[in-house]
Formats: sequence, structure tokens, C-alpha cells
Amino acid sequence: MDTPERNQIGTPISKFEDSPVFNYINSLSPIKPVKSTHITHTFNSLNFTSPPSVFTSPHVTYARESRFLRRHCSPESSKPVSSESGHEQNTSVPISDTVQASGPPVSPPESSGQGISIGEVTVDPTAESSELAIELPRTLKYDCGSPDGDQVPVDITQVDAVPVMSGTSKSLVQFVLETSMEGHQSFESRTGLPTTCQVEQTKEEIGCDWENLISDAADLLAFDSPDNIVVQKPRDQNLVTFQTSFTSLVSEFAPDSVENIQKAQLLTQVASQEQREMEELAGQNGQVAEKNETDHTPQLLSGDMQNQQGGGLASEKMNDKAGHSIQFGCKLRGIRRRCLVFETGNAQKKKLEDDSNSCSSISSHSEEKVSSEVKPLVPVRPGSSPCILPGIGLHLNALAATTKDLAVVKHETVIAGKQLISMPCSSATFHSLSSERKSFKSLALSSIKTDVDPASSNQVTTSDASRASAFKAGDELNESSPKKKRRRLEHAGESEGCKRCNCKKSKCLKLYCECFAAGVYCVEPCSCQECFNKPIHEDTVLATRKQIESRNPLAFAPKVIRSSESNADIGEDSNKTPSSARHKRGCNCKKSNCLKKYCECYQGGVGCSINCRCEGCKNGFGRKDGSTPLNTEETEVEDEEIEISEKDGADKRAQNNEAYESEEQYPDPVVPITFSFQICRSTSVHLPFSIGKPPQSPLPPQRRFEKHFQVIPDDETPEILKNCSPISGVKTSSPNCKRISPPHNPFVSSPGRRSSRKLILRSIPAFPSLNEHAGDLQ
DNA sequence: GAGTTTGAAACT
DNA sequence: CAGTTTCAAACTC
Repeated sequence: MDTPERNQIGTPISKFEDSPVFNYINSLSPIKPVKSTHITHTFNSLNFTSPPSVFTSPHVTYARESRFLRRHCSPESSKPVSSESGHEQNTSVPISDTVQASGPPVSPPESSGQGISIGEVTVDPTAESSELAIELPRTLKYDCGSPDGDQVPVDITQVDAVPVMSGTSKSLVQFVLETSMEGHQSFESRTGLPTTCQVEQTKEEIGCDWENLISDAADLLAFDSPDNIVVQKPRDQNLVTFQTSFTSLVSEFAPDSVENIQKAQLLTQVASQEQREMEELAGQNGQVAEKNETDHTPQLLSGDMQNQQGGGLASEKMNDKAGHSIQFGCKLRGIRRRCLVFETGNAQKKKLEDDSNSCSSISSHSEEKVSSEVKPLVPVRPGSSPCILPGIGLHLNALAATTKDLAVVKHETVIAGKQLISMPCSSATFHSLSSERKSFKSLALSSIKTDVDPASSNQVTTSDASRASAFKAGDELNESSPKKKRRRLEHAGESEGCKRCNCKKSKCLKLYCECFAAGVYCVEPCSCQECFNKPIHEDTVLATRKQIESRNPLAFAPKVIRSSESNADIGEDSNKTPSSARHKRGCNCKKSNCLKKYCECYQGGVGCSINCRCEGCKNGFGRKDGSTPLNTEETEVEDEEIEISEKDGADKRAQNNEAYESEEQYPDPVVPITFSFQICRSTSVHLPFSIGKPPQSPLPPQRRFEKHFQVIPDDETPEILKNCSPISGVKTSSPNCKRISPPHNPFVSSPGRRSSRKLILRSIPAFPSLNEHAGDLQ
């Protein structure tokens, strides 16, 4: 407030217009779209080469969230805003918003008010500067987002470096461009990916923005895969260099770049550290280094996505200490990486057949919806739905930023339960994120939770994560035959990944709507009518959300709470089932006997509890009366079988009965429960799916694999696995089983490691294996 | 694909 | 808080 014109290091922000970078950018192209594209791609390239840490930043999200922040940070934030207004804002007030996005949210200290004002004041809303402002932030989004840069005290030395770099900004930019081009241009040309492949300019501002992001992400992916294959080593050597260069470069691009710089530098350090770690690990596994490299890009991509939707996550990250931030970043990165790896692997795999798959879509996406654009990002199986969406506006994220101050969110770990929950969603940006992705998110969340607040960590349920699958940015036309599509998708095993509703009267603004309830926007697969649960109605959605939350603060909380938390919550429930997961409020089934998805408990893959008012409960996951399936695994198996033969209702019932029988075999839940619980946790395949479809039709082979997984003896495993459990679940349904990482990975191996650190490491594991898988594919 | 059932959500 | 209505998913045919 006092010195809005100055950044933290005292550099007059207004100077930015005079800065070489500014001129350089302006000179890039008079045409806004072109300019934007150019810059974006440049950054993409950079990102590609740059270390992950630099890009990990969730604050990218702020571009979108910042708006919420500003709009809602006031006490009256709850005031419903017309959907149109939100829309208008996108086009009419982008500058300040965008600027904010890159700056304010990042720095908790200054916090909302100041930071925002800075952004607004800083940028001179002149036509030219406006454009620049818009474009730059956008570009920055992809790259400089640094999650905790702000939280962590900025190192003075680092800060000092900024000014120096600024002097050489132009050359630096060129250098970076050249360098990046060196590394990736070849690929570009090779794949024929047009550097200018961008969304049609005619699209609405917001759409363009998102689309750009998406396309960029796609670019990244496209680049990533090939690059990893071709230029991995070389790049690695120059990694540090790139980081630095990139960081400085980034810093040059915006008035608030100072903050970015700081963050970027911080991230750079983090990245270095991470790299070091990875290298160390590489000692054990030669592929680690490679992974590390490979992961960088993915991270970027995921980072973008997450940034857009992962406000909560970002906040969470910020919540941690600096040291933890690093770890955090790693973990997150790892997760993302995994996603990327997954994608990368896929890309690699598909490279031969269509490198351009992603590219083509990108280049040709002008007419396509976002979904199509993103397609390439996700390994789309034939028949599977490409609902992958880079996070575009998960309203949960927005809400997180909106409802409460960033600071609040950051420090609200416990309450964050809800927000945390949203995080998965956010993270789960990709709509059709295959289960894998979801698992990633879950994992990320889990990790985060673990670090932040183990106690509350459990709040976030896997199911939520899965539920929180992302959404699609663009508004999609209702599908002609929703059911068909739904079924198709379900059969494809992605149903859980993609929430789709069929609302007709609720406008998708009530909890009736699965999408809305899950905190995600409706997407293409949805066949809803008069849907307001779309990014363009962001404000409406948020307002509604708020309203509902005001009525019931837990309305958007996970319906199913897991393990420890559930225990705590259900403390009085002596009938806890081994699964130690419970429906928060319990069901009220009267006729379904809790044997159908009508029952939320059953649907969530959890047993009924005391909280349930169900009648004639026969919930296979655990009955209200306390009889629970001790042998969870067996139960799962049964479930699997049941699912497989789901068509045959009779069979299904019979199987359930069997499960019961097995349960009955262990009347006493106490002793065996623990064990089974752990196993269940580690295995817990169905939980992840739980929300959407409890027992998902499993992939037998994987199942087996997972089971094998479960057996792994690890005292500490339970906790981690709990968190990771979603992964397994995801794995099961994941289209790319191959990428599913086995438990036995270098990082995971040492049970001796404890605490968060250990958790982190464990979280990462999946990636390595993924890479290995990728390597196998190659 | 249409119609029915079901139970959560919303309303009174 | 209980009863009723509304709603959309789950399910059936």
C-alpha cells in the first residue's frame, strides 16, 4: 500500500516499461495474439529446458484466482456476482487481474490488499502496456510460478542478482530463446509443430487464455517426450545454466517480476537441491537423473494446470516452511512428473505413430474445443474419453482463494480439509484424468497433507481426489446421448475420472449435481441443461458454493473420510470398520440395503457406521451393526468379481454374500483389523474409486500387481500407502497400466526413513517406476 | 432409451 | 428438527 510502485527490492515497478525487456517484448510483435504466442512458445521452450523448480509454481493459478482474490477478499466476497460480470471481467479487466496474478498472490506477507494494489498500480493501463501486461503474466504463468517463493524469506543475494540480470534482460532473453530453441527447435521442426500453433484469436479472452495455456501445455508435452528421448543428457548438463537464465529472464518480463524472480530463484535453488538429491539417488538408479530431467518438463505442464486450478495446493505449499517447501515441491513435482511421465511415456510410445498427435491437435485445435486440444496431453485410449483438462477453473480452487484470504488458506491447515480437498480437484486438473492422474493428485495431496498436518491429512479422501477430477475449460455442448457417452466412458474405466452430470433443473449449481458437488466444472461429457457450472459462470458458481457452504460448511467436504480422521470423527463409533473409512454423515438407505450405489456409503466404498440410519444394512464394506469385512482384500476381490459380473445382478448379490461370509470369518475386528486395514490401505484399490464407482472394474493384471504391492512389508507403509492408496486405485483403472509404478522403487525402498522426508521420497517412487516403464516401452 | 426407483439435497 | 418436495443418479425393462 505504501509503496505499491516498488517491488520488494525497491525497484520501481513503473520502470518496467522502460526496461529493455519491455521494449523487446513490444518489438516482438505489434499484434497482440502473435506476440503472446511468440512469447509463450519461447517460454515453453524455456520451460522445457528449464528445471522444474522454476515452473513448479502454483501461483500461476493466480491469473485466474487473483481475480477471485481481489473480488472476494473483501468480507462481502460472498456477494453473488452475476455470471456475466465474471465474464466481462475476463475481457475488460484482464490487465490488473493478470498482473495480480503474477504478483500479489505470491507474496503472503504483503498479502492480498497490498499485492493487489501493486499489481493494479504498477501496470499502466495504456493500450500497449495493457497488452503487454496481459501477455506477460500469461507467459509467466507457465514459467515463473513459484509456489512458495513468497513464503520463504527471499535471499538477499538472490534478490541482488535480479537487478544485475535486468540490465542484460534483452540479451538474456535472446540467449534464452536461442538456447531453448537449440534444444527444442529441432524437435519442433521435426514434429512439424508450428511455433505459432495457438488458439484462434477470435475466441473470447478467457478462452484464449486457457486455450493458450492448454496449447502450451500440449506443446510442452509434445516437446517433452521427444526431448527426453533425444536430448536428455545434454540438457541435463546445462540445466543449472538454464535455470538461472530462465529465472532472470522471467524476472524481466513483468513489473512484479521481482517477486517472480525471487521465487524463481528460490525455486532454482530448490531445483538445484532437488537435482542434487536426484543425482544422489541416481547413484542407485542410473535412471534417476534421467527422470529428473524428464520430470522437469512435465512438471511444467502440470504446474500450469495446477496453477490454474491448484490455488489450494499452492496455498498448501506455502503453508510449509521453506525447507518443506522444497520437499513439497519435489513431491508435487514428482507427482506431476509422474503424470508427465505418464504422458511422456505415452508420448514416447506413441511418438512413432504420432508425435504429432499432440502437435496435430494443437495445431489444428483452433476449431476444436479445449478438450481436443488437450487430448494429446493425456494418453487417450481408444474409446476413452479425452476429458483431460488442464485445469481450468476448478471452482474449488477459486473458492479456496476466494472465500478466504490467501493467508487464511495458507494457514488453515485443519480447516483446510475442505480446501485441501479442493486441491486434489485442482490438481486433478485434467478432466479426464485417467485414474492415474487422479491418483497423482491424491498422492500429492497426501504428501501435502502429511507434511502440513498429518492429522488433517486424512481429511482429504481419495475418493475426493478422484471425485475432484478436473474439468474442462471450454464450455461444451451437451452430448446428444449422454447416457451412451457416460456408459462408454464408464466402461472405459474413466468414469471416476470424469464427473459428468445430467442435471436438468438444478443448473448444476446444487449439490444434486455431481460435478458441482465434486467441485469441478461441468465438461463436455456432461449432458446437463442450462448449466451454470462452467468457468464462464465462475462467479455464480463461487457464489453458490459459498451460499451452500454457509448453510453447511461441510457440504463440499469429502463425504467419505478415511482412516485416522474417520476414527477421530467417529471416535464414538465403536463399530469402526477395518477400512477405517466412513461416510461422514452416514447414509439413510431404506430399500437398497446399502447394497447399491444409491447408498453413499456403498458408493464410496466404505462401510456403514453408527452414523448411518440405514435400514437392513448389508453394506459389503462394513455394516452398520459393526460386522465388517475383515479381509478387505478378499472383499475387494469379491468386489472385483462382482464388478466384472456386474451385469448379472444375481451374481453380484451372491458375491457380496460371499464377501460377507468372509467378513464373518473374522468377527473380531480388533486384531486382524489392523493388519487388514494396512493391507487394505496399501491396497485400497477401491477406495480411490469409491466415490464415483466403488468397485471399479479392475484390470486383473494390475490388480494382481497391486496386491503384490500390498504385501510389501513396511511398518510405515500404512500411512503413506493410505495416502497413496488412491494411486493404486487409479492404477487399476488407469488406461496406461504400464506406467503404473510398482511399489518397489528406489526411493521407496528404505523404510528406515521417517517422517515427512520419508513420505516425500515415497511419494516420488511412482515416477521412477513410471520412467522405467517408459524405458521399457522405448 | 424410456421409465422407475432410490435417497440425498433442498425446501417448508 | 421433522416432514415434504425436488432432484438426479442408479437401476430396470
